Amino acid sequence: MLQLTENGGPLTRQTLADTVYETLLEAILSGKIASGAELNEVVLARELGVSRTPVHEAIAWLAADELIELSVHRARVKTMTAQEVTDLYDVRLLLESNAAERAATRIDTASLQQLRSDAEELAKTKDAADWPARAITFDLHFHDVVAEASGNARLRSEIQRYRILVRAFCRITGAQVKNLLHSFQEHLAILTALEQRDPKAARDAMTVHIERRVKVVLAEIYHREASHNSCLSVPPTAQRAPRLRSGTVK
Amino acid sequence: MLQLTENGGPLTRQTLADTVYETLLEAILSGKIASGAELNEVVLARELGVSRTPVHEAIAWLAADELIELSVHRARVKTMTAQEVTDLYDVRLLLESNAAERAATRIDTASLQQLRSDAEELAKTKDAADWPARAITFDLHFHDVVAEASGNARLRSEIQRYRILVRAFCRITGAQVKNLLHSFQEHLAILTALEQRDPKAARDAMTVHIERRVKVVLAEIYHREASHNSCLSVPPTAQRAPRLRSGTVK
DNA sequence: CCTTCGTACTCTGCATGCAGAATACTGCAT
DNA sequence: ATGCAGTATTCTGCATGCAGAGTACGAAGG
Repeated sequence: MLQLTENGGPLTRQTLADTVYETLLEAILSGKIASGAELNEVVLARELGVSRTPVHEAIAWLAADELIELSVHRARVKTMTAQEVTDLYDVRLLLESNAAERAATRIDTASLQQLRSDAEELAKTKDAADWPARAITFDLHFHDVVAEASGNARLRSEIQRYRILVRAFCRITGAQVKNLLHSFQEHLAILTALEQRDPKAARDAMTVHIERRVKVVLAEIYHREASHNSCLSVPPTAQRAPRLRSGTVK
Repeated sequence: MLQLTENGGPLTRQTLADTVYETLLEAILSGKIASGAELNEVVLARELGVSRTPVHEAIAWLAADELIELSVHRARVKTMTAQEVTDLYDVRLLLESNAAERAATRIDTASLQQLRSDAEELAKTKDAADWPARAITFDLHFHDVVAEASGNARLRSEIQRYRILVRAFCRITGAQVKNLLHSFQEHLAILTALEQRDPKAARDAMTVHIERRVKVVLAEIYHREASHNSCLSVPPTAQRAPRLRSGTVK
């Protein structure tokens, strides 16, 4: 039977609000919209060629992601301090290392074999021009497979959510082949642990992987801050309280 | 200096969309809106006395929480299977046990003393009529303090997010004084571990606590399903794919 | 010169209108 | 009776209008 989508479900709806969300997310994480910048629904709508409605929704979603802080008549891009980046990666570390641990006992051999052959293919062609692009694809796929193999759908979607949030930082450092190579080798270590069905080893390997990545990212951020060319900055004033949709629930 | 809000920030904005979100969340989790029910923006708007706009936003947020699945022209309350409840609590367990572990070394003595005196006060008045209500308040507060003391703002907000999602289940079983008593005793164990500044013990105590709670909840759910009076049910047909805002991001 | 009060403007939140897409129903043919 | 096709209906997504709240700026007084 033909299965068009990954999970056999219908295609993911793509509304204008979704597109705007992704566009703004991309712009914020990449630094095209600077930290602390104020977002104006009207000008964004004009800029993007849509009405205020989808922009409004997208901003609300970004606020739920805590990338934007909403005060009364203002939507500002939150200033991401090094501390917040660390916190972000700490939670990601928690989620992904747990997924790896769970996956070690649950992942099916077919997935393992697929990952292994993909990895070998990648290892054989390290000098190809398109290696970096394929290495990034493998990276994403690898984490997806592990998250899926955790057997916990919630955990999987949380991991995917967090990957979105750290995507920009991955790109900051991911462009360098040196980092991609290190990352690839760490993936191999995780894969080996999974093949040995060793939960503890898988967990440790994933922990090492993410800890090294965050170190690289933080170093890069520090470097950028030093050169005053950063999309990250220290908070100019006292932080406002994040708007939590659930904040007033008893 | 007078500090009106918990974190010194401005009051949390409460828009109509927020209110509708909370109302629908409450209705879904409590079972007033049954699993599998279809949500119609127009009738909900009429029901709540608002326009479609805030209802539309609230539904989008609930979909992001994966409590509602959005297909093309339909918004249905997701059917929560026992598996999904288990997954939910597994993630919560992961988050909260990590928070407890981190809190053990970071929580300040003032918070510890406050918790201890609150606990003693509660222990002394176990026969009071309002004890259950105050026990629930203490429960919420306790988890809040631990999450805050983790020192990771992200982790804290994720924990609060997940508490919202399991709130209904807490209420299912929380009304019974027996469970509240057990829960309270488990909190005491966590508190003791925190006082001893023992991360491992704090983590274990939190793990035990949440594992016992999920057991009670699952037993209750099973009981309700058996009596055909459940807000939970098995999926009537194949599950649709959840709409992920981030689903189409490369 | 600084502070304070008042006014005008800006921006968001909500309501509503409209169009397109998907579904459901009905009738017809097999 | 069942399957298919065409039509009508329903529902959502987006655009836009409007009103209220907050801010910013300016003027006047200390």
